[in-house]
Amino acid sequence: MPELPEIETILRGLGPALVGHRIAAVTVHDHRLRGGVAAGFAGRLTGRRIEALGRRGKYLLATLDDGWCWLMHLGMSGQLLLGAADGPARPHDHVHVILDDGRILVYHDPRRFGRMAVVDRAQLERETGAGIDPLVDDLTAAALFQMTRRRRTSIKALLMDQRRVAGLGNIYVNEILFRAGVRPRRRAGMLTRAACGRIVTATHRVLAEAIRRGGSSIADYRDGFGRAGRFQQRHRVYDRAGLPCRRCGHPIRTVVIVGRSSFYCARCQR
DNA sequence: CGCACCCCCTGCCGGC
DNA sequence: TGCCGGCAGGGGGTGC
Repeated sequence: MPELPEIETILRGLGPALVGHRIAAVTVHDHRLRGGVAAGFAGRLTGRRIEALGRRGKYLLATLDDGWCWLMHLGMSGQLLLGAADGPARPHDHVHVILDDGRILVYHDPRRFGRMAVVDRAQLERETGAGIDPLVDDLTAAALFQMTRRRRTSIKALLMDQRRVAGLGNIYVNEILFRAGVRPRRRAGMLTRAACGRIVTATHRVLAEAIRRGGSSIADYRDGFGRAGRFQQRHRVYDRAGLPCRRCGHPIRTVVIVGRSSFYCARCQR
């Protein structure tokens, strides 16, 4: 579910609400998330103060007052919801974090593809540090051009590879390539410098607009307070197979690239 | 190196 | 109506 704009929306909402607060209690109702929730997880969080909340790619990171880092990934169906008080536990509410003022942060994740761990700096770097984050780092046309040289893979697969560009997923890569006028199957290594420039510009514009609209809610994405996003209303190609292109009217085509549905306009994208 | 094909898991939708 | 297959915003591993 959540890609960079959704995680950024959650970060901007929850950051001011969480930073400075101490964690009073933690309950893990189901440890079967990706990689498993470690036995000592609750103990490492309990009593700690949240010094900062940040993001890298699709990871959320809370810096703790003992120098360790609380790492969160929402997978496909994860939600992080801050509530006033502890209500009845719903199905798939796997982790409850009670704050010093009584508010509760619930991690809800039907598919359990998310991840939750307390890690040190080295492990944090190993898990999140590889790719260029278009908001945190400087993703330039020159950097993308260099990254794509001699790569035989498609530009879509390359942009979705978190070790190269961090934070983009299936929705946003489709939308970015439409706005850049580049077909998703194009070989990365064959792209011109100008095409790389258009992709970088489109990346920054799409992400900025998506964040401004609170992310994309296709089925179940919600921000930290349970609110849906509105960027799905601005999607040009994602999930629009057969529908007319919003720019030229040509039907949107769909094709599978490295196992993921891809959508493009054969007239607007070359 | 790149990709096809597995896995993880639940929910939803369309076809029969 | 109910069942079944396919698909869904994530990542990881293996083997060719």
